[in-house]
Amino acid sequence: MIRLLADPLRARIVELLAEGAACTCHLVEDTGATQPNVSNHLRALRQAGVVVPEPRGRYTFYRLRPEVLDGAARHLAALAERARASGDVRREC
Amino acid sequence: MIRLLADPLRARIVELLAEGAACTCHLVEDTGATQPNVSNHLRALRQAGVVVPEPRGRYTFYRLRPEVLDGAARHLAALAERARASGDVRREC
DNA sequence: GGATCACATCATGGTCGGCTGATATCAGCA
DNA sequence: TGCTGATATCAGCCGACCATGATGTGATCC
Repeated sequence: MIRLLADPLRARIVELLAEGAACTCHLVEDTGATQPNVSNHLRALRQAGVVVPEPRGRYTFYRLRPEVLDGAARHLAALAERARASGDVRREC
Repeated sequence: MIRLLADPLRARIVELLAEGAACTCHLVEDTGATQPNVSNHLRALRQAGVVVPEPRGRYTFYRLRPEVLDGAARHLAALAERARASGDVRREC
């Protein structure tokens, strides 16, 4: 999941989808990237379960799955929590 | 920040540091990676402000900065929140 | 049914980034 | 001061991944 957000274009797509479902043409227009490029990234996000496609006629709308984002967010928060808890621990050599 | 966690070895290093400060030799031993490799990743994390070095004699201990992790976690949580809020929005073509 | 549009897929090329080996630096110790 | 060990830095290689162009597929409209 985090690896997917590492790519700038993919991160941009996720941000756009956070404002609501959108079809590929929207994302192509908003990002300025080429259509196959966007489509490839959407495939990666789809295979990872980050987005779900909703075919509507000849348009395909994509919707973000908040649970996945929440999972990643909780993971990072847990890491921060553990780091705080072990604030003054220092392993010996 | 998220881009840094995209690398498996760097993610492992961050996880290890979440359990407490450790010197480079610890990280080298625990990850099984070579010393220059670990050192390079530590530099990247240091330049991004994710970790802070604490020189102790000839050892250099590294400590995680939880605020940075929390910032990333909050960013993802906010994204998930926005996605939930705009649950049934669908942009028109 | 043919044309067109939205989208997906594939193959290719170019580039960025991680890994390695060698070397430099610095602290502690005999 | 000379040596050893811990760490940092650098140059180069190589693999993975993103972007592009061409093409395929399915749906809509005439």
